[in-house]
Amino acid sequence: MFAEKGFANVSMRNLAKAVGMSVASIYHHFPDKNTLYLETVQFAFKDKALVFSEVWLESCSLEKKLELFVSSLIEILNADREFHRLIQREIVDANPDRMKMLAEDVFKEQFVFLLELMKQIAPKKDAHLSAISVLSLCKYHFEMQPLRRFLPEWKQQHDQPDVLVKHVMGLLLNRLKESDL
Amino acid sequence: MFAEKGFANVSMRNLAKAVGMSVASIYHHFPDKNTLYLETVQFAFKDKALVFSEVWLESCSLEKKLELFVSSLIEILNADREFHRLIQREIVDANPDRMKMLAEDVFKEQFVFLLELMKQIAPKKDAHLSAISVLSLCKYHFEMQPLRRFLPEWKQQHDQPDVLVKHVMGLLLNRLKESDL
DNA sequence: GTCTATATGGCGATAGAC
DNA sequence: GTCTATCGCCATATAGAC
Repeated sequence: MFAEKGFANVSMRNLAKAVGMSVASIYHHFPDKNTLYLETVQFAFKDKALVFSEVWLESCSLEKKLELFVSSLIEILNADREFHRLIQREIVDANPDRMKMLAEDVFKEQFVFLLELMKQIAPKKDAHLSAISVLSLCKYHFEMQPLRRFLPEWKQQHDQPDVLVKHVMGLLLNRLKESDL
Repeated sequence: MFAEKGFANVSMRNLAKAVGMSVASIYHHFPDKNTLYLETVQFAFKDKALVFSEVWLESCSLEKKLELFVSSLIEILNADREFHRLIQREIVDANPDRMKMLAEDVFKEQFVFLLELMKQIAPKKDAHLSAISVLSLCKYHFEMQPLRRFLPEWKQQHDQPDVLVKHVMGLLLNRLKESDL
């Protein structure tokens, strides 16, 4: 509900109705609405990191490892849109304390692995910028989906994970003018 | 105020105070809060499109034209963060009617030019996906800024428009492993 | 731990005087 | 066009019985 409507648009009454309890009962378990929200966000983030751990352990070429990362990320974003939207809302709100918590407790570990991979694949480029660019190519297509639908030449297949993976990898590994898809 | 706090977190009382009028006076000019917001968004979008018109008229190489577009976009995003945040909020909220209005009344014209350019530069790739990817590479660095600050190897210079332009163009025109920056 | 009832206050919007 | 005053509602949060 927070992912879909945003913090301000979900009332304690809405939540109480959804879980079949009274408002007062919820307040028995959480001191206030803000704490309830933060614990919700942390809970939703917890299990996502696990998926990537396998990727980094694979023994394969650097390019193949990048493709595994890209496809895992796109798969997660595609499978759990609400999770994606929750992150989006957090980033738009940009509360510094919560950003720090997110960066250090949730994303840091995976980001370090990606940084290391980018240093090996593209040693001449700035690793931080490269890593962010890889993330952007995966994430932005989903983010823009509600708007893209109304833009020219949109096709439904653009939202298929495998099509997107091929497109992103083509961009990263070839010159723009050479790669197909 | 809408860009910073979001629609729900700006009250008519806040607005009235900010413009030095009473709430009732505002209601003399706008029928309701929602209409006031929509007119605000449209007003903020109006003058941005002009910047790009010049880019498409330039007579230069395709690559140079792409670079002009990329640098213009990054310049706009960098110069007017509130504008960027307003778009972000609109996309997260994803109200279908407003998305349609945004896509068709505000972004369509520029997007068609970008599509045409991508078809010429990368005829073998899907133009829609390519265009979205170009936008993503520009926009996402700004979008992630509040989070990136707390991620490893972040440097202040990553937020400089010229550094970002070079990075994005390097990625687009070269293979990842070959390009520097 | 759960409930009903309620305190307290901000919200969008309006009435009606000037 | 602007104001003060106010309506009616819904919000977060609490009191206190069971």
